[in-house]
Amino acid sequence: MSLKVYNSYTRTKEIFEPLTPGHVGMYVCGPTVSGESHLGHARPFITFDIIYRYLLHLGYKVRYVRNITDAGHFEEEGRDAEDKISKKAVLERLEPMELVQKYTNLFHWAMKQLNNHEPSIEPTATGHIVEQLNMIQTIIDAGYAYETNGSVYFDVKKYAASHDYGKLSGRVLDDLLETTRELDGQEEKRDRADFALWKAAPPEHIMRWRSPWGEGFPGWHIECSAMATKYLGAQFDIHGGGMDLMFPHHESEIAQSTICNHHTPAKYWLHNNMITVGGKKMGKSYNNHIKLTEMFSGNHHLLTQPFSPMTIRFFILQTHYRSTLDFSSEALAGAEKGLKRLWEAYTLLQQLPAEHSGEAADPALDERCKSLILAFDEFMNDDFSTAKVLANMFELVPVVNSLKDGHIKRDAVAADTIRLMQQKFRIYLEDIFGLVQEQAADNSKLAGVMQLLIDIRGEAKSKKDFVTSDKIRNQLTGLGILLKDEKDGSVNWTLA
RNA sequence: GGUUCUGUGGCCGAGUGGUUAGGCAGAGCUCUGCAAAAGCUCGUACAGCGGUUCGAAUCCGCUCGGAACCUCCA
Repeated sequence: MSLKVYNSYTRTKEIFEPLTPGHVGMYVCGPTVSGESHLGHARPFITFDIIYRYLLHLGYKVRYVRNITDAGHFEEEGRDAEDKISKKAVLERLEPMELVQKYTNLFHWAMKQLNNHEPSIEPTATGHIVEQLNMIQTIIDAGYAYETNGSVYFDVKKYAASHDYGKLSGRVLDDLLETTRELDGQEEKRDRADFALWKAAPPEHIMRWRSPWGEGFPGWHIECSAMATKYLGAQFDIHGGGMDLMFPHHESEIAQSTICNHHTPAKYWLHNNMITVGGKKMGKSYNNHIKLTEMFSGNHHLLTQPFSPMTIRFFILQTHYRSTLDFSSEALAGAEKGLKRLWEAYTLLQQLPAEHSGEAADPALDERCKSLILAFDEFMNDDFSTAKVLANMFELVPVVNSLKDGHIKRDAVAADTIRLMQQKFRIYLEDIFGLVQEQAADNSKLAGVMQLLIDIRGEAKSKKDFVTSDKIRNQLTGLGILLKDEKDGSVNWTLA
């Protein structure tokens, strides 16, 4: 059973075979740190975190590179060349690098909240200006770029004569050349489809570097090509990012890297789909985005309550990464409850004794459990179908709960099967899906206080003093602590 | 306009041509001092119209709706 991934480049599912056996190089387009991350940004980083974790689980040695775009991009073709970062820096009266630092820190904080692993290397665009300049020079020397007024453009038409420009995104070059839109700065280009490798900086532009063509700043696409080449080589295994980056960003990356390195850069291109709101893509420019800090605090008009990082992570895992995922407060609330139920069953499962004699008293049930569990790997190997793994887990929840409370006899399922479930649930929920117990700040003092209250309530109940016992339970409920009277007479509590 | 994708029960969402997706919400029952939780049972959905097929949510065509990209965008 081997891993299959959907390769956007060939539009088919392919068996994953790394270029170097045992090793995987993966590049994922990271954030532009000119503002705060929103829910939409969480999707690719969680998606590729799961992919990273799964590759590690399969035993690969993975180098995961995710860049920080801190140089700011000019607005493509057309409008005034403007650097988003420097523009905002003026508004906020901050140094560009101060702004970049602020949002980089916030991004890292959010990633940690969401329990994403850190990438192996997190290179910044500003830290790789030299590499970008070298790459641009190589492209010029190869005859695929030209300089005009201090800016350098990639010659798409020339490239397309011998290469398949548009293959990744399904673009037809003739259509691109025929775009009728009126665009500023177009006159510097030989063709409309050409894209900038280097832009001359206007005087007011704060971020600027010296180059053989004058002072300026790098084009939109070159940083990823330069940094991917530097850290992963001329050819690497996986390039990931949001679907909205396929064109022109990834298409241009392919063209640049191909000219420099004589290879298409990545063997497999993986793209996650968008998060939508009422069917429309969530995005900064659509005015429908919810920042991650707002998600966590609940402080947004589209939210009826706060949602924890794990709820968001779980919500994203419940759908396939190549499908759109429609956001609503209601859908998130559903995910929150589902996660709670799953996690409680998982906790109970880990406490189930698996010591009885071995043979399953209910072979049909035992078999069902095993096949549900064994399908986990099959689903993940089929282009990372996290939603299906979760569905199977939910099918096992009633079994676990029933084993716990005696609806199903303990020996109905073989001890080996219990151990298999315990092991697989742990590996999948914690190692691969990266879910963690929230509010783990279960400190021992609170536990002691709770035990005291539970004892007092137990005494009241034994005297049929239900006024007192209900007062304790109701007031705790008001504080967000739920008491549960178990079948065996014990009392458990959970934080709501 | 071009390219691509998509339309599943109250909501979110899996779906490889024939067998239960799953979650949330809702209803009933069991358990319980009462709750909560849990367990059991239930809705019987696939935009519309044709076609292929013994059989289609799943393949094909058309119609209608939605989206993404074509501009910064995860």
